[in-house]
Amino acid sequence: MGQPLADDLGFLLSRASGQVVRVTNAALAEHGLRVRSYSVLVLACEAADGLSQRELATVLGLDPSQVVLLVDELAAAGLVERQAAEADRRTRLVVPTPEGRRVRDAAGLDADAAVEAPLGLLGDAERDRLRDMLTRIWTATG
Amino acid sequence: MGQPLADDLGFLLSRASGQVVRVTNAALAEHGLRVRSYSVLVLACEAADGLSQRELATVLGLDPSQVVLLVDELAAAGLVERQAAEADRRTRLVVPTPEGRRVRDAAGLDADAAVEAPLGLLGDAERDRLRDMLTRIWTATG
DNA sequence: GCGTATCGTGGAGCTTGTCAACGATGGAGG
DNA sequence: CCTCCATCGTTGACAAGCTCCACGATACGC
Repeated sequence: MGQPLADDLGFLLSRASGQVVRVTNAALAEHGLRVRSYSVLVLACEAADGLSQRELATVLGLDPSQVVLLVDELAAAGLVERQAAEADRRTRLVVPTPEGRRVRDAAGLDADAAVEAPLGLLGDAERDRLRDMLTRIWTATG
Repeated sequence: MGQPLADDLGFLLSRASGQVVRVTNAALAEHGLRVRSYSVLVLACEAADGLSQRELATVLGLDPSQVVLLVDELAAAGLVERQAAEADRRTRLVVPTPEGRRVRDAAGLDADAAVEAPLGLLGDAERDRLRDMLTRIWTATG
């Protein structure tokens, strides 16, 4: 960070991230979701056989205790359920309800539309490169 | 956000940003700073004639009330001072002390080194492109 | 002058991040 | 089989961050 702040990647990253999170939260509000809970819901819908909360935590980069609260919230809204895993009775698999899948799809459309405001100036090829770089940033530190 | 979460730019952005902020905060801790206060200090050092807190807020993408607390913190540590602006007595210019400049330089070195962990896999050209894209994301929504 | 807008500041309330514990379960080694 | 240790989910506590609203002081347009 020795250079002008406008050139600092860490600063630019968190500022842009905050911007995108803000507009996405606004778009998800009408579905009763926020980015955090939406991410959990999406991951649960992706995995055919459910995901343990530990896996959710590592993929999302969150503390496991946060995942507990998010799953509580989604479960209270009837969007996901906790199922006992057969192999390991410590883990509880998070699986979406049919309603959860519906909400996920509807919310996804609104979120996609909203995110075009900040990302509109980026072309498809640029988005691919951005995705690639952000993924590598994440995997670099594990 | 209609696709797999691993392809969602908003999600990737906030996850990568969180990662970078985490390691940077750890590096800045020994200087008594965090990314937020460090950003304010850097901006104050850049502007030759000082910056109003309102300007700081808009550049940083923060609420003005947050800037108050950050400047309070930096002023208590003797790193910046609030100076009355001659033209407009409502505004208070934030200017760094000599000590503030020293700390800024020292902290900058550590922050630069720390951020290499998550950003190490990115080449110089990639970083330029990343900077450009993140800046455009910010300016798109103003 | 007078109304309106802007700057800094303070406060309330909520969300996030971090960390340390705890019971329950699983697994490895003697 | 039994003991020791790791892991999973959960809870609680606390700090940090964000958002919104309101206020006094100052500036500016009319």
